[in-house]
Order: sequence, then structure tokens, then C-alpha cells
Amino acid sequence: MDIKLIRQNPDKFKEGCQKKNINIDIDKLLELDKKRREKLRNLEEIRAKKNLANKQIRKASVDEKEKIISKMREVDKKFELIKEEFNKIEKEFNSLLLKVPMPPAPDVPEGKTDKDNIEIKKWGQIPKFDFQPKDYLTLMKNLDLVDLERGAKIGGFRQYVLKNEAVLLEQAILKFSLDLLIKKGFIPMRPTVIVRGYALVGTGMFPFGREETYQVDKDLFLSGTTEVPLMAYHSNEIFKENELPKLYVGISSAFRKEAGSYGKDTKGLYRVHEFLQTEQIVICKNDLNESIKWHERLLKNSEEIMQALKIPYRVVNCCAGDLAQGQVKRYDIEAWVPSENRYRETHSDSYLLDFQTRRLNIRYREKSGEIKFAHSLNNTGIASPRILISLIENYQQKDGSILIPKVLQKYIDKKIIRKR
RNA sequence: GGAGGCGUGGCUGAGCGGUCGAAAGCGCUGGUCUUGAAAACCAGUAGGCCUUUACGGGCCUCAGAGGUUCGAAUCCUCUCGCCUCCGCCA
Repeated sequence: MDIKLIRQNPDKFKEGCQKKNINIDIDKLLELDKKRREKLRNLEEIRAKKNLANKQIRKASVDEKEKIISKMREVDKKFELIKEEFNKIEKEFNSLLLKVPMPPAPDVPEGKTDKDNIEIKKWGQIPKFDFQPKDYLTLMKNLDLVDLERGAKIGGFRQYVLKNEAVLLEQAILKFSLDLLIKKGFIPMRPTVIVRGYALVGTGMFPFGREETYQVDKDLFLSGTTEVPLMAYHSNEIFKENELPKLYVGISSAFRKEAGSYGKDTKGLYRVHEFLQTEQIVICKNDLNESIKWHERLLKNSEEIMQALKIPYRVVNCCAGDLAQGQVKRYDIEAWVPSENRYRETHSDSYLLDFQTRRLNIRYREKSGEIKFAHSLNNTGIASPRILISLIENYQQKDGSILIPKVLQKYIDKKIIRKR
């Protein structure tokens, strides 16, 4: 976060903390900032003195040199003392600043949890079955499409093995979403999923999401979403204005510990430790309207995918309490799950203004020469196996077979999944 | 995993204890010239922080973090990254 903005308008950030239900002491931050700048000024004054003395030393006679050097030794002692104080303050300041959340946009509803999210759109006909519909697990087991028991045997709790047409279906759906987004100008990317800590801090996953993330080495982690490596891809770079926007569609695995979700969705494919996804990323100019425009456009893209698959869904405007630290506004797409008689989240579309780009140091040079932090956005393309849940349930037939959505048929060369 | 080499501005690349935030070239921007473009010529061209109404002033950064020194791009230590060779290998 830009400390200057917090200085200018602390109330806005305090309010943001309240709305997002994140407890950060802004007053303490500002106090640390004040102390920090005071010490910094002291340090710089001493440094200026030393620099001056060093210039004099070059031309000085031997006697004078001795004098200056002994004087500088004294100054050095003072310098070390202040430096120590400064470092301590700076460290505390930085760790606090890292936790300040982005205030939510004005059109974000207030609320504490996802129950307070506001439905803004519904699409598709909720299917009316003229038979007793089954849940996806029953359907998949009957058709030998999934093996949860052996999944757990191999990989532990919340692990699974897809089989037969489910494998093809997953590949097809990923490829379909990839193709659709490429047609819209997104550059396909297959990034690393093992990422350094800075990438997770930079995207805002850390510090709050640390327990949610698998650590594989001292400074290497398994990314929980394709967004992380894709955003870190351009860290520390300066674009030319005409190089923006950057549009990427990433495809990769994603890994989540689901540490805080004991008891939730313990069975099945809804909440799992590893999954595949395509993800849309936009890096655009530092302009609120530009961000908003892309936010809506990314939503449209995902809606298009859902509509092509003919899965009934709704869109919710997520409430402030449901937003992550860096998110300014988020839409979730939720797909209809007949067996649960409700919609469940499949996509997450957010804009973050300059939250991530500031942390990752992604900038661009305007035509005027001024350098600014870019804006960033992301949205799911498709996430599997979660999407299979509603797909399979909505497409089930009386005999337990599953129709394959028309747009996927060319990828699988099949119209229906039947018992072998 | 073993051995060696190397990390300097947008890029190439010089510098190897003080006059170096850094030569030179390329690139880029502006100008002159031109009907226009190119060429040529001239000028400008790293980022960040503190301070200031402003003009300006100061500080930091030569992969990163420490250290030696009055003084570090230059010397030392560690970390990270890249390259080459060997080994292993989807």
C-alpha cells in the first residue's frame, strides 16, 4: 500500500479495515511512519556530512587527513546508534504496512461472510428432472469416473483420482476455455506452479494465506492459483504505455492445503488439495475506469464459457467481509448443483487496482514520461474438477448416463457417457 | 549431485579502493534539415526515498544481505540467479 495515501486519508483506510473485518492499527502505522521518517532524516544528515568529509579528504594534507578521519570515527558511532533504532522501526513499519487491506469499492455490499453476497444475475433454466436425480458422486462412481478411496490411499485426505471419460471431460473443458480465451486475444501461458515467496507476498496471498500454502523448500511453495506465477512473470518490469494491456490465459495445477476448512465439503470433488485450472489475467493502465471495464469484460468471458456449456449459474457481488486483502471488488460465478439445490462457486473475478503491481513492482511509462504502477485483474477461466460437479449433475439422464455438452463433443468424440 | 565461470542503466559493454550513478555504442525522445521518410547533425534519456508552496537541496541503489575501510561497482563472507562441462534423468 502507498503510505502517502494512508497519510493523506487515514479514515478511508480505517473504514476499509472495518468493512473487510481485518484488524490493522492504522494509527500505530502512522506513528511508526512519523518516527521512521524522523530517524531517516537524522541518518541522511550524517551521511551528507560523511560524504562531504570524504570529498575533502582527497585534497587534504596528511595532518588534515588525520583530523578529519578521527572526527569521522566519532560521527560513525552516532550513526550506528541511530541506524539500529531506524532498522527496528522500519521492520515493524513494513510488516504492518504489508497487512493493510485495499479499501473496497463503493459498490461493494457490506457484510461479513459469503451469506451476505448479493445476487446480481441469474442465467439458464434450472433443470426439472422427470426422474429421481442423483448426486454427482453417485453418478460418477456408477460410471467409474472417479475413485476417492484410492485417491486418499495414494495422496491422503481430500485427494481423488479421475478415470475414464472424466479425464477426457476435464481435458476437454480446459482446452475449450483455453481456446475461447485465446480467440479473445489472451496469450496462453503454462507457468511454473512452484513459486518463490515473493510471488505469494506480491500477489497478496501472503502474509495472511501462509497456512493455506504448501511449502516445498526454504523459499519455494506450491501456488494455490495460476494467478500467482502469471503476475510474478512481469515483476520488476517497466512497460511502455502502448504495451498495455497484457492479457494472459494461464493453465496449470493449483494446490491448497484447505487448512481452515475442517468439516467443510469433506467428501468429493468440491474442496480438494490439487486441481487444474485456466485463469485470466489482465495488467492494464493505472485508471479506475479501465480496471472496471476489464472487470466486467472478464466476467463476460467466463459467463460465455458457462453459457456455452449450458450450465445454469448466477453472479454474486461479493460483500466486503468476503473480499481478500487486495481485492477491491469481486464477482463470483456460482453454478447450479441440483443435488444440493443451490448454486456453488466456480469462478472468482476480481480487480485489485495497484495492490499487486505495487508489491510486485510492475510499472509502465506514460507518454509524458511519468512512471506509474499498472493495475491488475484476474478471473477463473475454468477450474476442474469443481466444474464437473454441476456439469455432471445437470447433464444426467434417467438411466444414469451423462450427456456431453455440445461444445465439448469435438474434443472427446463422444456424445454421451454410458456404463461400460 | 560434482567442477568451473559470471551477474554494471532499456540492450551491448568499459570500469577492479577516492575525481564513478557510472565511459562508449545501440535503442528511445525532442529538435535541425526534408514535400514526406531515411540518413546526417544537435540535445536529452535509470529508479527510488526524504525535504520544499515552488525553485531547489539531501540520501540510497552497479543481483541481494552482511562485513572490512575515513571512503566500496571495485576487497571479504553468505544467499540468490545465470552460463559451461560431467553425472543422473521424464
